[in-house]
Amino acid sequence: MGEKSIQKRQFILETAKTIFMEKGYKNVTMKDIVEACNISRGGLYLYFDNTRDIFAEILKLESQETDDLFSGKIGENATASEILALLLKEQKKELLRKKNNLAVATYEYFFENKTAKKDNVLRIRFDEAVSVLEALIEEGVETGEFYCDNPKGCARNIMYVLEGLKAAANTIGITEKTVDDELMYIMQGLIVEE
Amino acid sequence: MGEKSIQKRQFILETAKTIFMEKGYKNVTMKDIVEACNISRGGLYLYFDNTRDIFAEILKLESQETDDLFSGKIGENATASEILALLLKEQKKELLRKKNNLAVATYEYFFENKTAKKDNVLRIRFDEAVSVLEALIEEGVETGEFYCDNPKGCARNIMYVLEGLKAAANTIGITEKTVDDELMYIMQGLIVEE
Amino acid sequence: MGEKSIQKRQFILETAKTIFMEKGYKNVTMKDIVEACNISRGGLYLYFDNTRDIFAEILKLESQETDDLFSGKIGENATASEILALLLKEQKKELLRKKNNLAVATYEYFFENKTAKKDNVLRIRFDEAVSVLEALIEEGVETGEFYCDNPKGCARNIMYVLEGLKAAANTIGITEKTVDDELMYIMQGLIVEE
Amino acid sequence: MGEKSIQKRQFILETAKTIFMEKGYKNVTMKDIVEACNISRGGLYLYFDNTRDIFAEILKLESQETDDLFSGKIGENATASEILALLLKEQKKELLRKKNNLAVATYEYFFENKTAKKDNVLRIRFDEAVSVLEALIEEGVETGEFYCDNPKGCARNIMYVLEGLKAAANTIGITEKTVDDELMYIMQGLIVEE
DNA sequence: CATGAATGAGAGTTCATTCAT
DNA sequence: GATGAATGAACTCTCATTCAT
Repeated sequence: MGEKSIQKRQFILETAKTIFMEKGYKNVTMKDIVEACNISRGGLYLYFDNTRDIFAEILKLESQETDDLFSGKIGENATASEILALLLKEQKKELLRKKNNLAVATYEYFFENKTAKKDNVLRIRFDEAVSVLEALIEEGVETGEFYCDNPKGCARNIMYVLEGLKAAANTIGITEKTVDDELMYIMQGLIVEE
Repeated sequence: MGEKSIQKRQFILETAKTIFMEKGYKNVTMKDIVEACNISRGGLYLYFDNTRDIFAEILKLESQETDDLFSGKIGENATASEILALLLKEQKKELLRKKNNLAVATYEYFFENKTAKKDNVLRIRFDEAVSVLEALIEEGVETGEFYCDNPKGCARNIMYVLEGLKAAANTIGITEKTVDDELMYIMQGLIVEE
Repeated sequence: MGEKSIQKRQFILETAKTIFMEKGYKNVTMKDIVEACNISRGGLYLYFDNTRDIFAEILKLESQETDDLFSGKIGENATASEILALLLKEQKKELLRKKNNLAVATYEYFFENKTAKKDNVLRIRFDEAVSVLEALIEEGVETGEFYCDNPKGCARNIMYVLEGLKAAANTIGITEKTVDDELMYIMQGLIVEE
Repeated sequence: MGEKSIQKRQFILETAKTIFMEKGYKNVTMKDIVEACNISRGGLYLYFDNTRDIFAEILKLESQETDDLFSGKIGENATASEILALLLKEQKKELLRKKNNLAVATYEYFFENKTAKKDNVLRIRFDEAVSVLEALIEEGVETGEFYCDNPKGCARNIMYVLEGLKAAANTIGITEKTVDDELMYIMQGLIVEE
C-alpha cells in the first residue's frame, strides 16, 4: 500500500469515526461511510471489508491515544490527590459529553463481538487504568494524603463506578450533579480527614 | 381484543423475550418473532406495530416482576447484613447468567430510544433500588451492624458499581471472582470490624 | 334480506360514498369502508364482495337521484333560456365543488371497468342530458329565443364542453371565471341578438 | 451518472411508458417496471424512487414531443382551414387509438397529484394549444375563410370539446362517428358558408 | 347474521457485495 | 487502485379474504 493509500485509509477512519459517534455502531452502514467519505462504493472495499473491521481499527487507534493521554498526566510534580482529582475531572468531562462520544458505538460493538480477553482493547484499557489508579493510591497512602488498606480493590471499585456512570449516562441519563456526587463520594472515601 | 387474544399477546411477548435474550435488541426483526411464534406475517401486526413496542412492553412487565422480587425479600426477620448479602447474591447470579439475560437488549434499546426521565423504567428501577438499599443501610447502622455516615451516597455507589459490573459483563467480560471481589469490597466498606 | 339488513346496506353505501368522494375510487380499500362503517371485517362481505360492486351500486343510486333533479327543473312555466341558464348554473356549482364530489372516483371507476354500452350509467345519463338539452333548444328556437339550425349537434356540443370542463377541473384546475367564460360562450352561440 | 446510465434511464422510461399505456397509472408497480425492463429489483431504484417520478418524467418528455409535433404543422403554405382540418384529424386519431394511449394514466396521475398551476404540463400544453388555435382562427378570419367574432373564446371552446371527447372516450366510450360529428360541428361553426 | 382473529400474497425499500471497465 | 452500475437477499408493512365461533 502506497503513501497515498495510507492517507486515504486514515481519512476513511477519521470520517467513519464521526459517523459512529453520531449513530452508534449498528446503525452505521457501509453506504453511510461511502457517502460521508465521498468515495466510490467499491472503493471502500479496497480498504475495509465491513463496518466491524473499520470500528475495530478505530477502537485500536483510539486506545493508543487514550493511553498517551492517561500516562501523560503523571510525572509532573503534583500530589496524588491533585492528580486523582485531575483524572476524575477528565472522566467527568467525557461522561457529560453528548456528542463526540464513542461510548454507545463501543458498547454496541462489544455486545456483538465477544472478543478474546487478551485482544479486548477495552479490557486492556480497563486493566491499565486500574493499575494507574492503584499506583496513584499507593503513592497517596505513602505521602499520607490517602487512607486505604486495599489500593487494588479501591482502584477497581472506582473503575466500576465510572463504568456504571458511563452506562447510566447512555441509558437512564445523568446530570452533572449526579457525576459530582459520585466522584465526591469516591474522593471522600480516600482522603484522610483531619 | 378478546380473552383469547390476550393470551396470544402474552405468548408473543414471552416468545419474543427469549429472542431478545439471544440476539439483543437491534438484531431482532419482526420476521424473527413471527417465525418463533409460528404465526403469520400479518398476524403479528394485529398485536404489535414494531419490535420497539414489543420490547417496551417486555421491559414494562419485566420491571413489575423485578419489583415484586426485590420487595419480597425484605420483611423477613433477618439482619440487615443478611439481607444485603442476599440481595448482592441475587445480583451476582444475574450478572453471571450468560443466557436468559435481557441486559444487552435493554442497553441497545435505551441507546436508541432516549426515554423521558419519568417514563424511563430503567431509571425508576434504579432509583427504587437506591431507596431500598439506603433503607437497608440505615437499618444496619442502627443495629450496629454497619458503619456508614452517608447511607444515600453509599447506596448510590453500590448501584453504580453493579451497573458497571453489568456493563463490563457484556463488554470486557467478567469472571465469578471479579464479581466476588467487587461485592466483597462493598460489604467490607460497610461492615463494622470487631 | 330482512328490513334491518336493507337499512344496513343503505348505511354502508352512504358511508362508502363519502369515502369515495374523499379518496377517489382506487385508493379506497375494503378496510377503509369497514372502519368508516364501524362494522366487522367479515360483516362487510355479507353485503358486498369488493369495492367495485359497492361503487357500482352507489353510481346507480346516484344516477337515479340526478335524474330526478334534472327532470324536476323543467315543467315550471319558465322560458327556455331561463331554464338553460338554470341548468348551466347547476353544472357550474357541481364543477366548482371541491369536496362532496364523485367525479374523480367515477372517472377512475370507468377507466378500470369498461362497461357495456347499455349498462353504462354514465352514458345513459349523458344521452338523457343531450335529449333534454335538445328539447330545450328546440323549444327556444320555436319561441324565437334561440337561433340554432342543428339542435342535436348543439346539445351534444354543450355536453362535451361540460365534460371537458369536468375533466379539466380535476386535472389542470379551473377557476370560476373559466367556467363563466365557457358557459357564456355557449349561451351567446344560441341566443338571438337583437 | 455516466453515458451508459442515461441510455438505461431512457430505456426504463420507454418501457415504463408502454406499461402505463396498458395499465393506467395507479395499477403500475415498481415491480411491474422492474420485470418489464428485465432489471433487478434494486436496479430500478438507482434511477427512480417511485412510479410517480417515472410518470412525471414520461409526461415531461411526452410534452416536449407533442410541442414539436404541434408546431411542425404550421408554417407550410396551407390555408387556415386546411391546417385546422389537419389538426383535428390528428386529434381524432389520438382519440380513437385504444392502445398506445397515455390518456387514462395521465388522468389518474393528475387526480392524485394536484400540481401547481405553473408546473402543470397538462395545463401548459392546453394553454399553448389554445394559443395556436386562436392564431389559426384569426388567420382564417383575415383570409375570409372563417367567420368568428371571438377567436379566443372559440379556441377555448374547441379545446374543451376535445377534452370532453377524450374523457368520454375513456369512460362512456366513443365511436368514430361520434368524433366526426363533433369535429364537423366545430368546423361548421367556423366556416363561412357560401 | 355478525364478529374479528388469522392467513398469506405482494408491494416497497435498502444495502452488502461484486465486477466489468 | 478506483469507479459506480448491478444484483438479490432481507425486511417492513398492508390488505383482501376466509372461517371458526
